[in-house]
Amino acid sequence: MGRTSDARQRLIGAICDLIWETSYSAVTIDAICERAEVRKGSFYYFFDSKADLAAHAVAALWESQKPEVDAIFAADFPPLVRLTQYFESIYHKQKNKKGQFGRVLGCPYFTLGAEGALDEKILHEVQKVLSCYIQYFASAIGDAQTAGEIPKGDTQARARCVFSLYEGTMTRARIQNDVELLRDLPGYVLQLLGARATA
Amino acid sequence: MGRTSDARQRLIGAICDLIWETSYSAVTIDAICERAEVRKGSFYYFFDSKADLAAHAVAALWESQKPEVDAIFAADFPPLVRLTQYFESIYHKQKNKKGQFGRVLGCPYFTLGAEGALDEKILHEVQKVLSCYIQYFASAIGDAQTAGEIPKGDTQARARCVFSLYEGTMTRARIQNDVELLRDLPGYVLQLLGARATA
DNA sequence: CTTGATGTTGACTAGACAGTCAACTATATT
DNA sequence: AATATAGTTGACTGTCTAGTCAACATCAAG
Repeated sequence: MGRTSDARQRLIGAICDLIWETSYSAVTIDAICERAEVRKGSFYYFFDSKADLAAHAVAALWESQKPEVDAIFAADFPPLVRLTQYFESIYHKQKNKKGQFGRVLGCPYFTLGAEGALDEKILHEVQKVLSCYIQYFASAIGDAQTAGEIPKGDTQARARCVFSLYEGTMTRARIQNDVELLRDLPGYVLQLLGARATA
Repeated sequence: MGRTSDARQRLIGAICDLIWETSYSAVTIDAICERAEVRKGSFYYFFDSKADLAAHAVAALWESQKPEVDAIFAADFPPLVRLTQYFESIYHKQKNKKGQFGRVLGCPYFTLGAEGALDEKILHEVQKVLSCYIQYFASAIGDAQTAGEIPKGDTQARARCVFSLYEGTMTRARIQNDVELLRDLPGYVLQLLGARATA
């Protein structure tokens, strides 16, 4: 009962875009409201603060992206192909985003997390998402090890290592504003895992 | 002739610390002045803006760190030992900094560069420093290839890859506030380069 | 010891910003 | 159709922030 609205979703979308384009601390509540076409009173009707909105936005963004990632990592492809496909999909998504925003944006969670002195709730949400990614990587790496496609070893440690390489490259692409840096990623990852060269 | 002062250096030191602790956009000119114990009038006597100071600060910080890095990479040690020593020195430096600041700070250049919508001068200085690091890595990797300690291949590409892994791990250490993530770095890098296990 | 160059200060303006609130509006439910 | 509920609005407060400036302080060099 009562009035309905999608202002809440618009605010979440707005802060996602704005943080991605610049950084968390560079974004003001006024700017979020302007982008979302929502008056400030409504902002405070839905959220307590910028930090509160940001924490919800991180969770919502991940919820919206999860199905895609699930599809790639749950597919009936060989494990190393899953990894390769994931990194190729990332390349294409970043290329698209560059077309939209004019800049390479990189990984929103990682870039946000790298900002110091964040609110605890935001940091917690970010860490949750990042550890999810590591688990996806670990599942593929574990399968590849079982299948004998790569040497055995500490699966979790390997996954963390691949994740660092991945995020480091993404962030470099953002800093250099050059999406082509991501093209080398599949090959590097296979090399890091000790896989033989594949097509 | 005229009055002398180290206010300029104090301002540079202050912005370095503050950006490292939080982020570029979270730092205000007032906060910089307070930390440096300099009045705002003096700030604008030396610098045009926060961006101007930040660009000078990046250059100054690198100038102060360069001798240490030179010492490690110019040493008469075998190339892979140079790399290992570098990453070990990073671990100890970050551990020290955590003692001072209470948090893992990561790589100031990379974290700063990852912030979007930066002033062009800052971005340029950051990119300059980052490419310096890649060159240090490339020199060691090239020597190791020549010495037959690792497989041959595109030296620059390998250096960029090691650099991504390095910065990804550093940033993860910052996000997780856990300096121990850096301990695995030497081993991972050797693995990435295809070196045999070393003590 | 004078002088002019270098550096310092605090008070100022104007605008940006976070956060509040009472009054208002639309609508899902009964 | 009535109404309680969910959502909206704009005007408001106080604080923070960037940037300016004229007057002042200090000192190296002649």
